[in-house]
Amino acid sequence: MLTRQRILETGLLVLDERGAEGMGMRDIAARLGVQVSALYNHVSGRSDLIAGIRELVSDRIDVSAFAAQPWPDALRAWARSYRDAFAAHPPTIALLAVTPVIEDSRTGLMYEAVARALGDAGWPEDRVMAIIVSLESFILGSAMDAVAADEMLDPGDREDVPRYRAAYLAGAERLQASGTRPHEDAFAMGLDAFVRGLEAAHAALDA
Amino acid sequence: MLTRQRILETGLLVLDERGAEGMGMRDIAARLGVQVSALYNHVSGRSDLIAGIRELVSDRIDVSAFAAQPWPDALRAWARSYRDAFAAHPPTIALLAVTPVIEDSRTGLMYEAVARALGDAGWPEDRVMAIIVSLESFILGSAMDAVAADEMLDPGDREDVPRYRAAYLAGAERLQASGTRPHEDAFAMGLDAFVRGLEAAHAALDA
DNA sequence: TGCTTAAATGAACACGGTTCGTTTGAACAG
DNA sequence: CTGTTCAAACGAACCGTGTTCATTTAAGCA
Repeated sequence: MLTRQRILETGLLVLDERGAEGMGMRDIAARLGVQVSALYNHVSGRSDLIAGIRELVSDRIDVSAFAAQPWPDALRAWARSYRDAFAAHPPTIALLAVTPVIEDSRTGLMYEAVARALGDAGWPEDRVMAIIVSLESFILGSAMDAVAADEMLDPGDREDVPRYRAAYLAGAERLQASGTRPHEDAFAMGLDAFVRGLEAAHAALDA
Repeated sequence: MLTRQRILETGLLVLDERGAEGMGMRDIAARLGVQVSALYNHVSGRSDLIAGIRELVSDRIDVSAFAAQPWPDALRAWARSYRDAFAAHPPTIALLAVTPVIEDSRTGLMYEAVARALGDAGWPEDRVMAIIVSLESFILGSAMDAVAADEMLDPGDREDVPRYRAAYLAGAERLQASGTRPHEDAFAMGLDAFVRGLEAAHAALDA
Protein backbone atom coordinates (compact mmCIF):
# COMPACT_ATOMS: atom_id res chain seq x y z
CA MET A 1 0.00 0.00 0.00
CA LEU A 2 1.00 3.61 -0.53
CA THR A 3 1.99 5.66 2.50
CA ARG A 4 3.29 9.16 3.01
CA GLN A 5 6.54 7.74 4.28
CA ARG A 6 7.10 5.57 1.21
CA ILE A 7 6.38 8.52 -1.06
CA LEU A 8 8.87 10.75 0.76
CA GLU A 9 11.58 8.11 0.69
CA THR A 10 11.31 7.39 -3.01
CA GLY A 11 11.07 11.15 -3.52
CA LEU A 12 14.47 11.53 -1.89
CA LEU A 13 15.75 8.64 -3.97
CA VAL A 14 14.59 10.15 -7.25
CA LEU A 15 15.90 13.53 -6.14
CA ASP A 16 19.37 12.11 -5.64
CA GLU A 17 19.34 10.27 -8.94
CA ARG A 18 17.76 12.80 -11.22
CA GLY A 19 18.33 16.18 -9.57
CA ALA A 20 15.92 18.87 -8.57
CA GLU A 21 14.19 19.24 -11.91
CA GLY A 22 14.14 15.52 -12.56
CA MET A 23 11.96 14.86 -9.56
CA GLY A 24 8.43 15.17 -10.82
CA MET A 25 5.22 13.73 -9.47
CA ARG A 26 5.12 11.45 -12.47
CA ASP A 27 8.63 10.11 -11.82
CA ILE A 28 7.85 9.25 -8.24
CA ALA A 29 4.57 7.65 -9.18
CA ALA A 30 6.21 5.57 -11.89
CA ARG A 31 8.88 4.37 -9.50
CA LEU A 32 6.17 3.25 -7.09
CA GLY A 33 4.21 1.56 -9.88
CA VAL A 34 1.25 3.82 -9.32
CA GLN A 35 -0.70 6.56 -11.03
CA VAL A 36 0.21 10.18 -10.35
CA SER A 37 -3.10 11.07 -8.84
CA ALA A 38 -2.71 8.34 -6.24
CA LEU A 39 0.03 10.40 -4.58
CA TYR A 40 -2.43 13.14 -3.80
CA ASN A 41 -4.23 10.87 -1.37
CA HIS A 42 -1.21 11.01 0.94
CA VAL A 43 0.52 14.25 0.06
CA SER A 44 -1.22 17.58 -0.44
CA GLY A 45 1.00 18.61 -3.34
CA ARG A 46 4.53 19.20 -4.48
CA SER A 47 5.42 21.76 -1.81
CA ASP A 48 4.19 19.42 0.90
CA LEU A 49 6.30 16.67 -0.59
CA ILE A 50 9.38 18.86 -0.58
CA ALA A 51 8.78 19.89 3.01
CA GLY A 52 8.55 16.23 3.95
CA ILE A 53 11.78 15.38 2.21
CA ARG A 54 13.54 18.20 3.97
CA GLU A 55 12.43 16.84 7.33
CA LEU A 56 13.79 13.48 6.29
CA VAL A 57 17.17 15.07 5.69
CA SER A 58 17.12 17.36 8.72
CA ASP A 59 16.59 14.40 10.99
CA ARG A 60 20.14 13.33 10.30
CA ILE A 61 21.61 16.40 11.99
CA ASP A 62 23.39 15.49 15.19
CA VAL A 63 23.24 17.81 18.20
CA SER A 64 24.59 15.38 20.75
CA ALA A 65 27.98 17.12 20.87
CA PHE A 66 26.55 20.02 22.83
CA ALA A 67 25.96 17.76 25.81
CA ALA A 68 29.49 16.45 25.97
CA GLN A 69 31.98 18.97 24.59
CA PRO A 70 32.98 22.59 25.19
CA TRP A 71 31.00 24.96 23.01
CA PRO A 72 33.59 25.68 20.30
CA ASP A 73 34.13 21.98 19.62
CA ALA A 74 30.42 21.25 19.82
CA LEU A 75 29.72 24.06 17.38
CA ARG A 76 32.20 22.55 14.95
CA ALA A 77 30.72 19.09 15.27
CA TRP A 78 27.19 20.39 14.80
CA ALA A 79 28.15 22.43 11.75
CA ARG A 80 29.83 19.43 10.13
CA SER A 81 26.89 17.18 10.80
CA TYR A 82 24.47 19.82 9.54
CA ARG A 83 26.42 20.33 6.37
CA ASP A 84 26.99 16.62 5.77
CA ALA A 85 23.30 15.89 6.07
CA PHE A 86 22.56 18.12 3.12
CA ALA A 87 25.72 17.42 1.19
CA ALA A 88 24.70 13.76 1.16
CA HIS A 89 21.70 14.79 -0.91
CA PRO A 90 22.93 17.75 -2.94
CA PRO A 91 19.77 18.58 -4.82
CA THR A 92 17.93 19.17 -1.57
CA ILE A 93 19.70 22.45 -1.13
CA ALA A 94 18.29 23.94 -4.28
CA LEU A 95 14.82 23.02 -3.16
CA LEU A 96 15.51 24.29 0.31
CA ALA A 97 16.64 27.60 -1.04
CA VAL A 98 13.49 28.10 -3.04
CA THR A 99 10.86 26.73 -0.73
CA PRO A 100 10.31 28.72 2.46
CA VAL A 101 10.79 26.80 5.68
CA ILE A 102 7.55 25.98 7.37
CA GLU A 103 7.06 25.37 11.05
CA ASP A 104 9.03 22.28 11.83
CA SER A 105 8.99 21.01 15.38
CA ARG A 106 12.26 19.14 15.06
CA THR A 107 14.17 22.19 13.92
CA GLY A 108 12.98 23.92 17.06
CA LEU A 109 14.52 21.25 19.22
CA MET A 110 17.79 21.61 17.40
CA TYR A 111 17.84 25.34 18.12
CA GLU A 112 17.03 24.61 21.73
CA ALA A 113 20.11 22.42 22.11
CA VAL A 114 22.38 25.03 20.57
CA ALA A 115 20.86 27.93 22.50
CA ARG A 116 21.23 26.11 25.81
CA ALA A 117 24.89 25.31 25.20
CA LEU A 118 25.77 28.85 24.18
CA GLY A 119 23.82 30.36 27.04
CA ASP A 120 25.52 28.09 29.57
CA ALA A 121 28.88 29.06 28.12
CA GLY A 122 28.31 32.65 29.12
CA TRP A 123 27.22 34.18 25.84
CA PRO A 124 24.77 37.06 26.33
CA GLU A 125 21.30 35.83 25.55
CA ASP A 126 20.67 38.57 23.02
CA ARG A 127 23.57 37.38 20.85
CA VAL A 128 22.73 33.72 20.76
CA MET A 129 20.28 33.82 17.85
CA ALA A 130 22.65 35.92 15.78
CA ILE A 131 25.37 33.30 16.25
CA ILE A 132 23.03 30.49 15.28
CA VAL A 133 21.64 32.26 12.25
CA SER A 134 24.99 33.40 10.92
CA LEU A 135 26.59 30.00 11.36
CA GLU A 136 23.60 28.42 9.70
CA SER A 137 23.99 30.83 6.81
CA PHE A 138 27.56 29.73 6.36
CA ILE A 139 26.60 26.07 6.53
CA LEU A 140 23.84 26.35 3.97
CA GLY A 141 25.96 28.55 1.74
CA SER A 142 28.67 25.90 1.87
CA ALA A 143 26.19 23.16 1.12
CA MET A 144 25.04 25.18 -1.87
CA ASP A 145 28.62 25.55 -2.94
CA ALA A 146 29.13 21.82 -2.59
CA VAL A 147 26.52 21.22 -5.25
CA ALA A 148 28.44 23.19 -7.82
CA ALA A 149 30.88 21.43 -10.08
CA ASP A 150 34.45 21.25 -8.86
CA GLU A 151 35.87 22.96 -11.89
CA MET A 152 33.41 25.84 -11.76
CA LEU A 153 36.05 28.24 -10.46
CA ASP A 154 38.72 27.15 -12.88
CA PRO A 155 39.94 30.29 -14.68
CA GLY A 156 41.32 28.11 -17.47
CA ASP A 157 43.97 29.85 -19.52
CA ARG A 158 42.72 33.40 -19.19
CA GLU A 159 45.56 35.88 -19.35
CA ASP A 160 43.82 38.80 -17.66
CA VAL A 161 43.60 37.27 -14.18
CA PRO A 162 47.14 36.15 -13.25
CA ARG A 163 46.87 36.25 -9.47
CA TYR A 164 43.53 34.51 -9.46
CA ARG A 165 44.98 31.89 -11.74
CA ALA A 166 48.07 31.42 -9.59
CA ALA A 167 45.94 31.09 -6.47
CA TYR A 168 43.70 28.57 -8.16
CA LEU A 169 46.59 26.42 -9.31
CA ALA A 170 48.35 26.56 -5.95
CA GLY A 171 45.13 25.61 -4.21
CA ALA A 172 44.48 22.76 -6.62
CA GLU A 173 47.95 21.37 -6.07
CA ARG A 174 47.60 21.55 -2.33
CA LEU A 175 44.31 19.72 -2.55
CA GLN A 176 45.73 17.00 -4.72
CA ALA A 177 48.59 16.51 -2.32
CA SER A 178 46.34 16.18 0.70
CA GLY A 179 43.61 14.30 -1.13
CA THR A 180 40.77 16.51 0.08
CA ARG A 181 38.01 17.86 -2.12
CA PRO A 182 37.84 21.60 -2.88
CA HIS A 183 34.54 22.23 -1.16
CA GLU A 184 35.66 20.40 1.95
CA ASP A 185 38.80 22.51 2.16
CA ALA A 186 36.90 25.76 1.90
CA PHE A 187 34.37 24.61 4.43
CA ALA A 188 37.05 23.62 6.93
CA MET A 189 38.82 26.96 6.46
CA GLY A 190 35.63 28.96 6.92
CA LEU A 191 34.40 26.98 9.87
CA ASP A 192 37.75 27.31 11.58
CA ALA A 193 37.89 31.05 11.00
CA PHE A 194 34.33 31.45 12.17
CA VAL A 195 34.72 29.56 15.45
CA ARG A 196 38.12 31.11 16.06
CA GLY A 197 36.54 34.52 15.67
CA LEU A 198 33.77 33.59 18.08
CA GLU A 199 36.30 32.45 20.65
CA ALA A 200 38.10 35.77 20.36
CA ALA A 201 34.82 37.65 20.75
CA HIS A 202 33.88 35.49 23.73
CA ALA A 203 37.18 36.16 25.42
CA ALA A 204 36.68 39.88 24.87
CA LEU A 205 33.34 39.73 26.65
CA ASP A 206 34.91 39.52 30.10
CA ALA A 207 36.95 42.64 29.57
CA MET B 1 12.80 47.92 -30.60
CA LEU B 2 13.52 44.92 -28.46
CA THR B 3 17.06 44.37 -27.19
CA ARG B 4 18.67 41.86 -24.91
CA GLN B 5 19.40 44.61 -22.44
CA ARG B 6 15.79 45.76 -22.25
CA ILE B 7 14.63 42.19 -21.74
CA LEU B 8 17.09 41.62 -18.89
CA GLU B 9 16.13 44.84 -17.18
CA THR B 10 12.39 44.24 -17.25
CA GLY B 11 13.16 40.68 -16.22
CA LEU B 12 14.83 41.96 -13.09
CA LEU B 13 11.90 44.30 -12.55
CA VAL B 14 9.33 41.54 -12.81
CA LEU B 15 11.49 39.34 -10.64
CA ASP B 16 11.50 41.92 -7.87
CA GLU B 17 7.77 42.50 -8.11
CA ARG B 18 6.47 39.02 -8.51
CA GLY B 19 9.16 36.73 -7.11
CA ALA B 20 11.01 33.83 -8.65
CA GLU B 21 7.98 31.86 -9.77
CA GLY B 22 6.13 34.96 -10.94
CA MET B 23 8.75 35.78 -13.52
CA GLY B 24 7.67 33.92 -16.62
CA MET B 25 8.44 34.55 -20.23
CA ARG B 26 4.84 35.61 -20.73
CA ASP B 27 5.00 38.15 -17.91
CA ILE B 28 8.10 39.79 -19.32
CA ALA B 29 6.68 39.81 -22.83
CA ALA B 30 3.42 41.35 -21.64
CA ARG B 31 5.29 44.06 -19.76
CA LEU B 32 7.19 44.89 -22.95
CA GLY B 33 4.02 44.86 -25.04
CA VAL B 34 5.28 42.04 -27.19
CA GLN B 35 4.60 38.40 -27.95
CA VAL B 36 6.46 35.74 -25.99
CA SER B 37 8.18 34.30 -28.99
CA ALA B 38 9.72 37.65 -29.80
CA LEU B 39 11.96 37.30 -26.76
CA TYR B 40 13.64 34.28 -28.28
CA ASN B 41 15.20 36.43 -30.96
CA HIS B 42 17.40 38.07 -28.32
CA VAL B 43 17.65 35.49 -25.57
CA SER B 44 18.27 31.82 -26.11
CA GLY B 45 15.90 30.70 -23.38
CA ARG B 46 14.99 31.00 -19.76
CA SER B 47 18.35 29.89 -18.39
CA ASP B 48 20.14 32.40 -20.58
CA LEU B 49 17.80 35.08 -19.31
CA ILE B 50 18.53 34.17 -15.71
CA ALA B 51 22.26 34.17 -16.35
CA GLY B 52 21.91 37.65 -17.85
CA ILE B 53 19.98 38.94 -14.87
CA ARG B 54 22.61 37.59 -12.53
CA GLU B 55 25.31 39.46 -14.39
CA LEU B 56 23.20 42.57 -14.05
CA VAL B 57 23.16 42.12 -10.29
CA SER B 58 26.79 41.02 -9.99
CA ASP B 59 27.92 44.18 -11.69
CA ARG B 60 26.94 46.13 -8.59
CA ILE B 61 29.56 44.41 -6.44
CA ASP B 62 32.28 46.83 -5.43
CA VAL B 63 35.88 45.64 -5.23
CA SER B 64 37.47 49.07 -5.02
CA ALA B 65 38.20 48.69 -1.31
CA PHE B 66 41.01 46.24 -1.98
CA ALA B 67 43.04 48.97 -3.61
CA ALA B 68 42.78 51.39 -0.71
CA GLN B 69 42.35 49.56 2.58
CA PRO B 70 44.12 46.86 4.60
CA TRP B 71 42.86 43.41 3.73
CA PRO B 72 40.57 42.80 6.72
CA ASP B 73 38.69 46.04 6.14
CA ALA B 74 38.61 45.51 2.41
CA LEU B 75 37.23 42.01 2.93
CA ARG B 76 34.46 43.42 5.09
CA ALA B 77 33.59 46.11 2.56
CA TRP B 78 33.56 43.62 -0.30
CA ALA B 79 31.38 41.18 1.62
CA ARG B 80 28.88 43.90 2.47
CA SER B 81 28.73 45.11 -1.11
CA TYR B 82 28.39 41.57 -2.39
CA ARG B 83 25.60 40.77 -0.02
CA ASP B 84 23.80 44.07 -0.58
CA ALA B 85 23.82 43.56 -4.33
CA PHE B 86 21.79 40.40 -3.97
CA ALA B 87 19.76 41.47 -0.97
CA ALA B 88 18.50 44.38 -3.09
CA HIS B 89 16.86 41.81 -5.36
CA PRO B 90 15.95 38.95 -3.05
CA PRO B 91 14.44 36.55 -5.56
CA THR B 92 17.70 36.45 -7.48
CA ILE B 93 19.23 34.26 -4.82
CA ALA B 94 16.71 31.51 -5.31
CA LEU B 95 17.45 31.50 -9.00
CA LEU B 96 21.16 31.66 -8.35
CA ALA B 97 20.93 28.67 -6.09
CA VAL B 98 19.17 26.58 -8.68
CA THR B 99 20.90 27.63 -11.87
CA PRO B 100 24.55 26.65 -12.14
CA VAL B 101 26.97 29.52 -12.68
CA ILE B 102 28.25 29.74 -16.21
CA GLU B 103 31.52 31.23 -17.24
CA ASP B 104 31.25 34.90 -16.47
CA SER B 105 34.18 37.11 -17.34
CA ARG B 106 33.27 39.78 -14.82
CA THR B 107 33.25 37.38 -11.90
CA GLY B 108 36.77 36.42 -12.85
CA LEU B 109 37.92 40.00 -12.51
CA MET B 110 36.35 40.20 -9.09
CA TYR B 111 38.29 37.13 -7.96
CA GLU B 112 41.45 38.65 -9.38
CA ALA B 113 41.09 41.74 -7.21
CA VAL B 114 40.53 39.70 -4.07
CA ALA B 115 43.29 37.22 -4.83
CA ARG B 116 45.80 39.98 -5.44
CA ALA B 117 44.99 41.74 -2.17
CA LEU B 118 45.22 38.56 -0.11
CA GLY B 119 48.41 37.47 -1.82
CA ASP B 120 50.04 40.84 -1.24
CA ALA B 121 49.03 40.65 2.40
CA GLY B 122 51.16 37.58 2.85
CA TRP B 123 48.58 34.83 2.72
CA PRO B 124 49.98 31.59 1.25
CA GLU B 125 48.82 31.27 -2.30
CA ASP B 126 47.34 27.85 -1.74
CA ARG B 127 44.92 29.19 0.89
CA VAL B 128 43.60 32.15 -1.04
CA MET B 129 40.88 30.33 -2.97
CA ALA B 130 39.66 28.61 0.17
CA ILE B 131 39.25 31.99 1.85
CA ILE B 132 37.37 33.42 -1.10
CA VAL B 133 35.09 30.43 -1.51
CA SER B 134 34.26 30.12 2.16
CA LEU B 135 33.53 33.80 2.55
CA GLU B 136 31.42 33.68 -0.57
CA SER B 137 29.51 30.77 0.91
CA PHE B 138 28.76 32.80 3.99
CA ILE B 139 27.68 35.78 1.93
CA LEU B 140 25.33 33.83 -0.28
CA GLY B 141 23.97 31.88 2.66
CA SER B 142 23.26 35.19 4.39
CA ALA B 143 21.61 36.57 1.29
CA MET B 144 19.45 33.45 1.18
CA ASP B 145 18.60 34.00 4.79
CA ALA B 146 17.70 37.59 4.08
CA VAL B 147 14.97 36.43 1.74
CA ALA B 148 13.24 34.48 4.45
CA ALA B 149 10.54 36.15 6.47
CA ASP B 150 11.66 37.89 9.64
CA GLU B 151 9.38 35.85 11.87
CA MET B 152 10.46 32.56 10.46
CA LEU B 153 12.49 31.71 13.52
CA ASP B 154 9.87 32.82 16.00
CA PRO B 155 9.24 29.87 18.33
CA GLY B 156 5.89 31.37 19.28
CA ASP B 157 4.57 30.10 22.57
CA ARG B 158 6.07 26.65 22.45
CA GLU B 159 6.74 25.33 25.94
CA ASP B 160 9.32 22.70 25.01
CA VAL B 161 12.09 25.05 23.91
CA PRO B 162 12.60 27.52 26.78
CA ARG B 163 16.20 28.51 26.12
CA TYR B 164 15.59 28.96 22.42
CA ARG B 165 12.56 31.06 23.23
CA ALA B 166 14.47 33.18 25.72
CA ALA B 167 17.28 33.74 23.26
CA TYR B 168 14.83 34.69 20.55
CA LEU B 169 13.05 37.22 22.75
CA ALA B 170 16.27 38.73 24.04
CA GLY B 171 17.56 39.04 20.51
CA ALA B 172 14.35 40.61 19.29
CA GLU B 173 14.41 43.17 22.07
CA ARG B 174 18.01 44.07 21.37
CA LEU B 175 17.17 44.53 17.71
CA GLN B 176 14.21 46.75 18.45
CA ALA B 177 16.34 48.89 20.72
CA SER B 178 19.06 49.38 18.13
CA GLY B 179 16.70 49.57 15.16
CA THR B 180 18.54 47.03 13.06
CA ARG B 181 16.89 44.23 11.14
CA PRO B 182 17.41 40.61 12.23
CA HIS B 183 19.22 39.47 9.12
CA GLU B 184 21.55 42.43 9.23
CA ASP B 185 22.48 41.70 12.83
CA ALA B 186 23.30 38.07 12.10
CA PHE B 187 25.29 39.04 9.04
CA ALA B 188 27.32 41.59 10.97
CA MET B 189 28.02 39.09 13.72
CA GLY B 190 29.10 36.37 11.30
CA LEU B 191 31.21 38.66 9.16
CA ASP B 192 32.95 40.01 12.20
CA ALA B 193 33.66 36.54 13.58
CA PHE B 194 34.87 35.36 10.20
CA VAL B 195 37.32 38.20 9.59
CA ARG B 196 38.45 38.16 13.20
CA GLY B 197 39.21 34.48 12.83
CA LEU B 198 41.13 35.12 9.64
CA GLU B 199 43.20 37.78 11.34
CA ALA B 200 44.06 35.35 14.11
CA ALA B 201 45.03 32.71 11.58
CA HIS B 202 47.08 35.24 9.65
CA ALA B 203 48.93 36.29 12.77
CA ALA B 204 49.66 32.63 13.51
CA LEU B 205 51.26 32.22 10.10
CA ASP B 206 54.44 34.00 11.09
CA ALA B 207 55.03 31.73 14.04
C1' DT C 1 11.18 50.03 -57.38
C1' DG C 2 12.36 45.35 -55.95
C1' DC C 3 15.40 42.41 -52.93
C1' DT C 4 17.19 41.02 -48.58
C1' DT C 5 17.12 40.20 -43.95
C1' DA C 6 16.22 40.67 -39.21
C1' DA C 7 12.45 40.92 -36.13
C1' DA C 8 7.67 40.10 -34.46
C1' DT C 9 3.78 37.14 -34.87
C1' DG C 10 0.45 33.46 -33.52
C1' DA C 11 -0.54 28.95 -33.42
C1' DA C 12 1.00 24.95 -32.20
C1' DC C 13 3.79 21.29 -29.04
C1' DA C 14 5.56 18.92 -24.94
C1' DC C 15 5.55 18.56 -20.36
C1' DG C 16 4.96 20.06 -15.80
C1' DG C 17 1.32 20.01 -11.34
C1' DT C 18 -3.30 19.45 -10.06
C1' DT C 19 -8.33 18.13 -9.97
C1' DC C 20 -12.31 15.19 -10.11
C1' DG C 21 -15.69 11.73 -11.20
C1' DT C 22 -15.38 6.77 -11.46
C1' DT C 23 -13.93 2.22 -10.19
C1' DT C 24 -11.74 -1.08 -7.31
C1' DG C 25 -11.25 -4.06 -3.37
C1' DA C 26 -10.96 -5.11 1.25
C1' DA C 27 -13.20 -4.79 5.84
C1' DC C 28 -17.31 -5.33 8.12
C1' DA C 29 -22.51 -5.95 9.42
C1' DG C 30 -26.64 -8.53 8.88
C1' DC D 1 -22.89 -15.89 2.19
C1' DT D 2 -24.45 -11.41 0.79
C1' DG D 3 -24.79 -6.45 0.72
C1' DT D 4 -22.87 -2.05 2.27
C1' DT D 5 -19.29 1.15 3.16
C1' DC D 6 -15.28 3.78 2.45
C1' DA D 7 -10.68 4.82 1.65
C1' DA D 8 -7.46 4.20 -1.91
C1' DA D 9 -6.12 3.92 -6.83
C1' DC D 10 -7.38 5.06 -11.43
C1' DG D 11 -7.46 7.73 -15.73
C1' DA D 12 -8.82 11.33 -18.27
C1' DA D 13 -9.03 15.73 -18.26
C1' DC D 14 -7.44 21.03 -17.19
C1' DC D 15 -4.37 24.78 -16.87
C1' DG D 16 -0.08 27.10 -17.08
C1' DT D 17 4.71 26.52 -18.12
C1' DG D 18 8.91 27.04 -21.72
C1' DT D 19 9.86 26.40 -26.44
C1' DT D 20 9.56 25.92 -31.56
C1' DC D 21 8.45 27.15 -36.29
C1' DA D 22 6.39 28.53 -40.52
C1' DT D 23 4.58 32.91 -41.76
C1' DT D 24 4.11 37.84 -42.02
C1' DT D 25 5.86 42.48 -41.35
C1' DA D 26 8.77 46.29 -42.20
C1' DA D 27 12.91 48.68 -42.56
C1' DG D 28 17.50 49.17 -45.06
C1' DC D 29 19.77 49.04 -49.34
C1' DA D 30 21.16 48.31 -54.34
